[in-house]
Amino acid sequence: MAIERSTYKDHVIKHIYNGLQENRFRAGEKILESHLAKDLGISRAPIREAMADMVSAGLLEYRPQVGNFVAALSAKEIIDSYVARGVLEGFAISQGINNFSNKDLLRLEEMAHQMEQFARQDQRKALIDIGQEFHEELFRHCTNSQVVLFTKQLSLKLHLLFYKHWANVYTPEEIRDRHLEIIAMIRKKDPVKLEQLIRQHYIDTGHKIVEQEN
Amino acid sequence: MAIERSTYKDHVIKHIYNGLQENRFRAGEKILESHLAKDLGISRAPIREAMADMVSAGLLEYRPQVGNFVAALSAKEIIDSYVARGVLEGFAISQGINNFSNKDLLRLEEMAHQMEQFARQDQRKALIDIGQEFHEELFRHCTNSQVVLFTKQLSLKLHLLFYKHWANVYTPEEIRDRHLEIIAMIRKKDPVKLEQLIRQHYIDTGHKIVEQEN
DNA sequence: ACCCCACATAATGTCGACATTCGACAGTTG
DNA sequence: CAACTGTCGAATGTCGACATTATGTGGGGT
Repeated sequence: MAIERSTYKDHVIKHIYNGLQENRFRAGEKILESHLAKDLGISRAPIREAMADMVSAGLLEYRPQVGNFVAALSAKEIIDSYVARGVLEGFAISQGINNFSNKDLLRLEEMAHQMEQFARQDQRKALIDIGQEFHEELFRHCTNSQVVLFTKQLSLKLHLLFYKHWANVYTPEEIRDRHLEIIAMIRKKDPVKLEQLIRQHYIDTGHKIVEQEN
Repeated sequence: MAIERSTYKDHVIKHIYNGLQENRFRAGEKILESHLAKDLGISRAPIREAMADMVSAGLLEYRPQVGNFVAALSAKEIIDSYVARGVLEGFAISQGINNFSNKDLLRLEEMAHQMEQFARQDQRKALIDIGQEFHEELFRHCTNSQVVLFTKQLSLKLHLLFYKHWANVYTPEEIRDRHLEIIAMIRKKDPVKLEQLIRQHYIDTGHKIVEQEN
């Protein structure tokens, strides 16, 4: 199976990421450069670059002179990642708390209700997509490039876990209420409590995910 | 000039990092793979890997099909980075606020006074070293691997700026007092105010650095 | 039976060369 | 004179092969 055009590295990254999502690469497993090279019909050079990228994104782990392995997150690492995300996202959103118009908030509320519907109908992809959209909307007013960067990194990593376990983490009603709670707190214009709330939200989610992993 | 042994990538990274610190590579400048390869007497492969690493660390910027450039941080990006560091470090230290023994704190206070002395005597390297030690000590009780990782990334990047401007940022007394202030707040066991204080500390520093850059 | 060591295998690390693409300059045209 | 276009040099992207190192295996010794 060959690849079409432009820089190969991005294609390789996508290929591996899809593999992770579809569980074709299992946690802890070693990924051979030569296998990917043969599968994709290209040389090892772009594959090495792609894997190096994914190592820095935390999706793979690298042992010198040995190779790359699918990152096997321990329970603590999963929780740590969710906590870190809560810290960053809590700050980001609280900082822009006054930039949300009533129209923005109404739209967010509508999205929360849509998420409930999708969850109820087991439409995983639609739910994940609108969930991402929701968070992007919350982040829209964060202009701190560094915070945005870190958060995106974490998103990429945690997305895989959430994609796998979402159905067993929250009920449709909980999904709706948890998001509505955040919106309500934005309305109250209390940045400190909002930050706490968002942190707690991610702490809870992290623990729930860990329960599912075991 | 040749390199000695073990995986070349790390040597190359160190070489570039030193070059940045000594200002042999100036901001915005393009770094040619072939030049480094010739200078270090090795092939381009390990150099490409090293540069890719430094891109993900934020020290270099990469434009596909064009090359790698020394990251030219805008004023806003500098401030953003300091703010982000304040957020992370504020959280990390506050979380471990109860793990500091009185002995720890006395040691930290001593370090603050040493920093004042070194600053007064223009001993840049000694000051920077003990400053790093101070922060590592504060971080010692943070077990969140993800937060630690992000903070290290930021450290690496901001270190270069601080190394360049430290002398014009704070007076020796200010350096001492700012650090003592943090220790005093740890003593008060007020995590919320401690977090605020640390954030403010980095916000101030960021602004001072930006003033120096222009 | 267990441990140690040497060897074979296979993967990563590195290399030099080729293919492709970007950026600059010169020449042309309106 | 300005703007566009074609050409050329140089740097990056990719390749296949070789060098080096980790891992597993089997034989020999205790």
